[in-house]
Amino acid sequence: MYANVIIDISHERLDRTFQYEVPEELEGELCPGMQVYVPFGNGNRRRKGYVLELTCEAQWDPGRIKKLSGIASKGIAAEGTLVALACWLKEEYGCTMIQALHTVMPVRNRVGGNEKVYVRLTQEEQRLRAYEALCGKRHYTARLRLIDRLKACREGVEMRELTSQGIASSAVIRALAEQGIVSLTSRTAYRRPDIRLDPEYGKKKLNEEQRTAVENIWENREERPVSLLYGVTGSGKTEVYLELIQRTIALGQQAIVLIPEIAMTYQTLVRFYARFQDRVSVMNSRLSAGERYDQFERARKGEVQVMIGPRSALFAPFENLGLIIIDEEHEGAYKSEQMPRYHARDVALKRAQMCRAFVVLGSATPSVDSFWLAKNGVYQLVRLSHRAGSGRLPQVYVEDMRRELKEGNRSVFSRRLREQIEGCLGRGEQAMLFLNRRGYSGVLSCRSCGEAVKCPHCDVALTVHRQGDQRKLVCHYCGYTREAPSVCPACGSAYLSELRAGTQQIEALVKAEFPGARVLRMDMDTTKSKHDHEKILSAFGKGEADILVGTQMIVKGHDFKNVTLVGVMAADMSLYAGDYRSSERTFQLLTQAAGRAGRGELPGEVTIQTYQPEHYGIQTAAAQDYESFYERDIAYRRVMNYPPCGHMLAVLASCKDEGHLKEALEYLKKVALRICRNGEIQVIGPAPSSIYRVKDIYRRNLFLKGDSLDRLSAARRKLERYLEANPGFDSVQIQFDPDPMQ
DNA sequence: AGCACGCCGACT
DNA sequence: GTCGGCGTGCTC
Repeated sequence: MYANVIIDISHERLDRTFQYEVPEELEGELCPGMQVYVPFGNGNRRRKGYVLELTCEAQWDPGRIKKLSGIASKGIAAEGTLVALACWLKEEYGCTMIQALHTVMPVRNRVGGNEKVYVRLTQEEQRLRAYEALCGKRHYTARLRLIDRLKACREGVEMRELTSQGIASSAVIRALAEQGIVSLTSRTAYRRPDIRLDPEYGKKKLNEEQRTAVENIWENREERPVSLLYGVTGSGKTEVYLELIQRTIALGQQAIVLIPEIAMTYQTLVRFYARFQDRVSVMNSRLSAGERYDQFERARKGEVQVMIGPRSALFAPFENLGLIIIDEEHEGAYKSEQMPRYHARDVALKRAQMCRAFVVLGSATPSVDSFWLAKNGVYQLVRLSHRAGSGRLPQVYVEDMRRELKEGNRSVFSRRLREQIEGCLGRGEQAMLFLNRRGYSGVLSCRSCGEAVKCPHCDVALTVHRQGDQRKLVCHYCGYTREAPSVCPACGSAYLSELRAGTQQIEALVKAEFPGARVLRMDMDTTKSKHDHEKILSAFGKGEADILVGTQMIVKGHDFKNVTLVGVMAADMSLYAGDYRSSERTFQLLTQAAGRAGRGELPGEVTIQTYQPEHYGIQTAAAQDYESFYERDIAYRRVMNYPPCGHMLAVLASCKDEGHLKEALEYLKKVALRICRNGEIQVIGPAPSSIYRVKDIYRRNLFLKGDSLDRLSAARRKLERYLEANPGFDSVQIQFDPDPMQ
């Protein structure tokens, strides 16, 4: 009997299994997922490893296979589950085992991996010069190189940078550290937020609707392990979560709560702390790797019962996991953009299935995918349709910017919004102006009829690409290309232009139109360093400005009691993101933005400016009518066979050489067509990726579309095997994404 | 990662 | 000669 063991998780060169003979006395005891000790390397040093699988076949010269020395820790049930989960990730997303293991055990025993180690000079000038002279005499060239590099950067240089640039090997750095010439420090720890507990938070009583929701989910959790909790804004989903967690803990089980971003849900966190005190641990994305490891250790040892955090919290090593909650289930932050490109929702379902836990997905604007599954009976649909508190829904206006243009108003402000801003300023209240640019990358749209120039095959907006001074329109799915027309193909108007308004321009225009107003701007440019985000929001919260102009980051979280007006400058922009989820995102953003107005005692107003007031995404958002939105959007996806009605697999390719990339993908398309000969899978593209060049690396995609997920996965596996067997694709990096959100 | 091995300039 | 830094390659 042999065990395939992966050694620690420390270096890319060791990112594969090594085979060891299992001593007879351990044969009954050993199982996958356990931590073991093995002799490793020339010196047969004793190292820790994980058993991935047990087999009877030797995959290596049996004479050279060493004997496993023993079990390091019997481990806990969770470890086996997590390794099994890693195997599933590898199969499901087509990543390497090591990528999968890194994902499920993100912080295990790492010294120099993700945790950045900084090298810094410790000696002062004089002693350093003496040492340099010594090095010079003895021709210690690597040491001199290192000292030279560090002199240029007194705050320290990252270890990995030094080794990868060939300045000095890790052995040299260690030698200098031993002599006290340099010091090695890992990134400094971040303080845990000091949260004052308000006992009032823990004592809220459930209302009738919330109690029914809790009972429904709890009573049916065996037969219906996945519930979609669809609760309108302010309906008190958190109370339902708290109660379900309470019951889970009472059974001696543990719970994981996923939240999209810590900053966004600070208020929710406080309530969890208040209710569960030291039984809860929070994974902050800013925790250092070491601290994160500590949090996981606490879970492993059973010191905490509730783990709250972003998608990585999903892998908390709980032994007896009973419940996984995904709050704001529709948020894009749950999708990993690195290999494996998993969606936390899917992995949560898998983990829950493995340890017979139940799952609650919560949202006021569920993703179309989840709502579809709920409507089809795969998930249990649980509704909270009433606001728990006193807040009223704001009055929403949709302003037709085509009419404004026709009637002579060429400004970016509609007449209504201008009046509203003036009124708001006059009353000493605050306004937020929201410019919605997410995923937006240059689309030709008509200011007369509001239509964007679309792809005739995919029904998504075409994106403007510039080649020299020529403008071309390209579809990001199928690669369809056409000349930029000079008049609108839909109505013949010449008012065809690229929507190109940035937050700076809006800020300048606001200042010009309303000279008395104090304006704050929040976007990528003004939030470069860590605390800028909070600084701007808290300044606005304290009333240090009258108008906050910003991108989608201003619409998330944070209640501003004095904000009574929200203006959406050009709601169309996110409709034109050029992918099949753009309506969904627009609806979610508009609903959230509208929710910012009138959070306090004062009534709120929302004005949505658009060139397409008849678009269902805008109409339904203005009416705060999720279900109508869903019906329209699912109809579109059904016709186009987009997910969730059909399935889609993206083949993401990147390469430094644009020409080579193009050729390789054309060839790969032929390979894919051969693999998918049965006609049940469509091959679309290749097309440039929506961000088609990053740091001089070009990116193109191919899409496989089909009704059966199994067939798509089979096709993916065949493609993987083909790529492995044909090293000609070496210079092109290929990733797979079964859930392309873009 | 960490160890051995071999290369190469420097010093006894 | 041989000592020791430094780069390379391998680890079941």
